[in-house]
This record gives sequence, C-alpha cells and structure tokens, in this order.
Amino acid sequence: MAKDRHWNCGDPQQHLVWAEATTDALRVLEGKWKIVIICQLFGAKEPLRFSELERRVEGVNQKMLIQQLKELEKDGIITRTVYPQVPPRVEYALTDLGKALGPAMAELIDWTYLRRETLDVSGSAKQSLSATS
Amino acid sequence: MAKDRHWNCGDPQQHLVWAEATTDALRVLEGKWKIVIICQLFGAKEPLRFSELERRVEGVNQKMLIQQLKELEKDGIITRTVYPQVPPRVEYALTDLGKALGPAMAELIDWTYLRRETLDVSGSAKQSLSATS
DNA sequence: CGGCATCCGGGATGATACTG
DNA sequence: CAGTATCATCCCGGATGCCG
Repeated sequence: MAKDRHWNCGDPQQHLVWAEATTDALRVLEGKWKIVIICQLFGAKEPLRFSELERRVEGVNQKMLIQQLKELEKDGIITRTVYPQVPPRVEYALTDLGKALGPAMAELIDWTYLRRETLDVSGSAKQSLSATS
Repeated sequence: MAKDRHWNCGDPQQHLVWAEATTDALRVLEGKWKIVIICQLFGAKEPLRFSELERRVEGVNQKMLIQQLKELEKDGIITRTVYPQVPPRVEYALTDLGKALGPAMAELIDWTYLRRETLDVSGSAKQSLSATS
C-alpha cells in the first residue's frame, strides 16, 4: 500500500511538500462536526435522513448541521437527495471520495477505543461499551 | 484487527454507542490545527522545535499554535520539553497515545493523495508533488 | 411536521506588536 | 527563539420564523 511512502523517505524536503498538500486537503475536514458526520454516515452503511443525523451527531444543532452538510456536499464528500413528498425527506450519503475516508475513520475509531482503555484503567466507562443490549 | 468490529455488527444500537464514544474522543482532536500538527510531528519522526512547527504548519500563527499545542499536551497527545539555554529551545514530541494515532494519520494522508488524484485529472498540481528536488 | 434561513451574542480564531 | 498581550474578525450556537 501507499501507506508507508510518505514518512519513510528520508528526504525532509519531501515532507514539507506533502505537508502542504495534506494541510490543504485536511481543510476539507475542517469544521467542528464534519468528522463525526462522516463517521456516522459510514457507520450507518446507508443514506441517513437529516433528522437521523441530527439525532446521531450528538450535541449539534440544526444550523451547524446544515452548514457542515452543505460544505461537505460542496467538497464532494457527500450527496444530498431530496424526495419531493410530504412530509419532506432529505437523505445524505457518502460519495466515492467520502467512502474512501472509511479506512481513516476506522483507524480513528480504533484510536478512540485505545484511548478509552488507556484512560480508565479502572474500566468504569468501558463497561458501558460492552453492555449494549 | 479491530478495524472491522465497528460497523460490521448489524446492531444499530451498537452504532449509537460507539458513536458517542467516538464523538467524545474526537473532541480531543477538535481545533483547527491539531490534526495537521499531529501529522507533522508524525511525519518528522522526531521531536520538533516550536519554530519548526510554525514553519511546517502552514498558515498558523503563534498564538493559535501555542494554544493548540497546550491543549494537545493537556490531553496527553504530545509532550513539551524545555531545554534551559539561550536562545531558548522547546521541543514537542508525540506521546504513546499520540503515536497510536499514526495509522489514522497515515490513512488520512493517503486520502489526501487520493483526493488530489481525483480532483486534477489533468495532473497539474500532481506534478509539484513529484518534482521535489 | 421536517428541513432550512435569518438575526444576534459569545467564544474561538487571526494579525500585530511586544517581552524574557 | 519562544512565547505573551491586545484588539479585530469570524465561526459557533440558540432562538425564532418561513415554507413545502
């Protein structure tokens, strides 16, 4: 994989080059809720309605959700589909470019679990993760 | 790997559970420059001085860099080492928890390359990546 | 009723000058 | 070199209203 082509080359100049490229591309994910939104869409494995997203992205408000969704759509990460009916129904789904973020999101989620395990050695919060049913 | 344990379980309730955990942990990475900073520290494979970071994290200003570094330090992602000498020398390095973000950062960087390839089919910007020397 | 826009206050961010 | 201080600006969040 290309995974190890970046920082395994000794050329420090190369680092600065992809640094710029990375900074530029990461700007697409800039915004308080975007990564969480993408994680949710990826986890759902199917398009989500606006109201679903609003419920799953904990703590977000309508305005911010709309704004971040718009930017994600503009940047080609998600698609927005309107079904002309009453009550209105709008679904959001990942594009191919968005789906390509899957491995990164998976690794991020793995890290969040590792972090949990690191933090509570007492295992207090970890139990709420296994006790789902 | 644990990579596929998250969204491959059909239980939608489980999704909401790790959603909350993820949201919580991702809050540590919240902040306009943190992911870029971590990417830089990871790419450098060695501690970086403040001025180095300032140069590599393109577009950041001193105040923001200091602030985000402080928060990253408080959250156990990086360490801050002061060498008592003149001129002052402060180095920032990833902790174990910070290094554990490596795979995720690598995937993110891979994605930034994929995104580039997707965007400029004409290959205009891609050339600046190979022409480093 | 669900999705979206507008107005306004507060906190995060940015630009610049200054200090040890 | 590595920060701090100050002030301007922008993003975020809540409330409210519109529209199918």
